[in-house]
Amino acid sequence: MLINIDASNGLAIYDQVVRQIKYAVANGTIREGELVPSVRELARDLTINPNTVARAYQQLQSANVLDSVRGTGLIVKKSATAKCRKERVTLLRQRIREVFREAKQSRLDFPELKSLVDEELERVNSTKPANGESE
Amino acid sequence: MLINIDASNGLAIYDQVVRQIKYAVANGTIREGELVPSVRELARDLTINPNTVARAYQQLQSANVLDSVRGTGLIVKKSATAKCRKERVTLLRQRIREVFREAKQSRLDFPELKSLVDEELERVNSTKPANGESE
Amino acid sequence: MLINIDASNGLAIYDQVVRQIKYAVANGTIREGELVPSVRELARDLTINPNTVARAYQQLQSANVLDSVRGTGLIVKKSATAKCRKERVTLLRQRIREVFREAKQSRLDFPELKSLVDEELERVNSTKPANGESE
Amino acid sequence: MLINIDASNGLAIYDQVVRQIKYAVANGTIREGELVPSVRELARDLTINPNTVARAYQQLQSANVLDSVRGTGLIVKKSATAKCRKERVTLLRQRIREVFREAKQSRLDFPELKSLVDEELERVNSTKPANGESE
DNA sequence: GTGGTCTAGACCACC
DNA sequence: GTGGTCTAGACCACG
Repeated sequence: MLINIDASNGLAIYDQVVRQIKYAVANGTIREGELVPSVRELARDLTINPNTVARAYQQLQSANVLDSVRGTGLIVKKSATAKCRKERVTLLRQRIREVFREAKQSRLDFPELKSLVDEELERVNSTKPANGESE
Repeated sequence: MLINIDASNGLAIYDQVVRQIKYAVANGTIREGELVPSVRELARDLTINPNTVARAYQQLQSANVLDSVRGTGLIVKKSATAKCRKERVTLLRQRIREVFREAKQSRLDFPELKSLVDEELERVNSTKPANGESE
Repeated sequence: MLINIDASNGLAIYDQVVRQIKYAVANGTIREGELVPSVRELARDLTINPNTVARAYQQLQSANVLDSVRGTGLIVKKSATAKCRKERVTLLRQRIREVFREAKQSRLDFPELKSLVDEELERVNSTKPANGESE
Repeated sequence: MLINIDASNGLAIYDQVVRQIKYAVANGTIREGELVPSVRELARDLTINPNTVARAYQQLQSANVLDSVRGTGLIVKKSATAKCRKERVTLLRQRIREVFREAKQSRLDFPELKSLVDEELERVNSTKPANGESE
């Protein structure tokens, strides 16, 4: 499955769907012109309400990622891949910058921040390969 | 005052106040035994609702950072500095971990993530105002 | 063929087909007794779903514009030209009235509306290709 | 009341709300910085479901017309008035152009179109409410 | 089958 | 009180 919902992380479900679809488009898991799963199908798979999926899909339409084809479904728009790829980097950069700003404001000294970051970077790197898609 | 509220970043205002007070205690900007600004004063300075400040202060009291002194106001508890200093690292680590989790989920490859992080780390280091030993 | 489908303007495709067939009958592009293109052919030409064409043709039959001839196809009924010509004005008047109602509701002042209309009227007049006698 | 809902005109209710709020902002009926009616209040007044109003308001937020102030309500953003005013003209122009394109395609001859338009323009002008445009 | 809209009712965080 | 989210269930138009 392309999407994992974490109901308890504070992020709205529809927003998790939006982001993960964008990520899937960014890294080519879903290609331009392809149909995304239907509202009802995705809702069933994630065991969430169809309205929630519909809401996510609507946001993706107004973000120019998806396009609705009447009676057929929703397809990934041309040029969405590049768009999502850029956006992914921008988004992450923003969030990283935000956290670093907060660290700076807390006056954590730079070496300590750096070691903290490196530690966590190492951590995420080591767990990364494990989480392939073997299912 | 050392608090910056960003009303538009999705984080609860009271939570931003809580975190930033903790940081201020951690780095000695507010010392143990000192009075924090009154609810009304802080609310006026930040142009936020006094109830929001009150709520933040309540949380800080139940977190053993502040103590109410009858007829006087709220002071920073003894031992709060050490406590907050420890917590500061924990809080920042959490936020860093969150961001990295998101990066991993987006399948950005590790080298790209690393360069992104290093870039921003460099950036925050160079713009740091009063740097060096923060304590 | 004289039909242009705009899949992205919110109007139902079958309805665009219906209206444009009526217009074609009204201005004599298709004459009484003539065969209209087959469902499959029109669907192929417009690259839309055959069901959609079929639906449009059904509506045109119940509107007494088309008549089915067994084993042959659909032909324009006798008296359909006059009928469609009348209806053409009615249909256009309706749409014009709708737009003006919207303008009024938006409280655009009348002079501004008038100049907008005149401007666009000028525009359509100058770009009109084969004008004059519509038959 | 600033908004009239016509349940039977084919347009989605939330969309009617969106447009009419934009119009109200465009002509200064609601000023920048002012609160719009609360979701529940407007829903009660229009006797529609609060979710429908909420949906309209969300669209207005992503269109940079409204801004949410936590626990307070939704206010009209700075610069929204100019934005809405421009958009109003653009929108109407588009719709007028569309109708004229359709008239042209139907091969209605220009004089007939012009008289149709003038007739309806006269009509809308004479029924224009209170403040008219006798100026 | 598809998406789009609407209602109803519920819970949450925040002011 | 405010907006924000989610569920559930319904109806529509379209292919």
